[in-house]
Amino acid sequence: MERGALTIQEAAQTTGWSARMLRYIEETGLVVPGRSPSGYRLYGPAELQRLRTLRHLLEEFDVELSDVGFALRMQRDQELADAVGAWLLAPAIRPGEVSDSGWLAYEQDKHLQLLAAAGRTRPRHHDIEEETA
Amino acid sequence: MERGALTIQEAAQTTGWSARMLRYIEETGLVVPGRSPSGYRLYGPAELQRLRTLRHLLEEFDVELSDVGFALRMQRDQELADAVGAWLLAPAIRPGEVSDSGWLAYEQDKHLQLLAAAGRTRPRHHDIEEETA
DNA sequence: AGAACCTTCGCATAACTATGGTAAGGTTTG
DNA sequence: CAAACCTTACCATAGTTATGCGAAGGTTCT
Repeated sequence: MERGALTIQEAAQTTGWSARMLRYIEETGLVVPGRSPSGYRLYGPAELQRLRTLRHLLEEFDVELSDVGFALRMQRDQELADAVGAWLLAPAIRPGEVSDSGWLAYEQDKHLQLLAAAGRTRPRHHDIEEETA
Repeated sequence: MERGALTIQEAAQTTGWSARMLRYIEETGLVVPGRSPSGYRLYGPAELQRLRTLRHLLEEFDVELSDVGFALRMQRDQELADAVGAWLLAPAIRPGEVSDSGWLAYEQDKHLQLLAAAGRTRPRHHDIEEETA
């Protein structure tokens, strides 16, 4: 079998996920490895790095796979991203209105940057790490 | 009690949500109404509109409250947004895999603002309509 | 005062998420 | 060939999400 890519168990070891989870993660569409002609999943350097980063992401910011899955959906569905973005945008802009009981003062997040629709964000040439590859 | 803002039950009726859900939605931080001096929740035009839009959003794109909640988190936590954005960015590219400094690389993608706000439709003066207010 | 609201707290639950197993059956390779 | 992998499929479960309902106790309005 091709050397340069790890099988699921090997990948599991070096990434810290269980083989079971790697299959689950594939199901969610977050990291889909290639397959050998006989159907074995083959994790290359890119996938491995991605899996580690994913792990890091979930741990560092108490985020869940489903959350990242949603972000992925937004990245792929511009319309969805627009809709969500618009919804999020609204609250900030709300001049004088009701509820002025003082206390409910919104923190002025003047910096509601938005995140990402990297979809076509063309020019980012960002390389990946390698593995026992 | 102040007129111009609806109490939870009235708000529930005009938005289609149940009072229970309005409390839940408040818990998630998605729509937090003001309060009367005695503690009653007061939903103003903005909140009402927001609740309807939210409903529309969930229905139109099979999205869940927790998903929007996550988007909200990203909007408020730039660091989180950057991390997720960076992670999402990686997969698309397939240069030729050079490799080196690995993960510290994307750290530079600090400028990947993104996610679609309904942005460009600039003057999308989305006015809020009135209620029995 | 009393009806009709509102509040928080807690119980209950169906559906889903995140994981772990196990079984039946191919694939690789020593 | 047989051990050691891999695959899909299905069972199981702790935890979370999304909802509803009811209790105990303030608030409003008529």
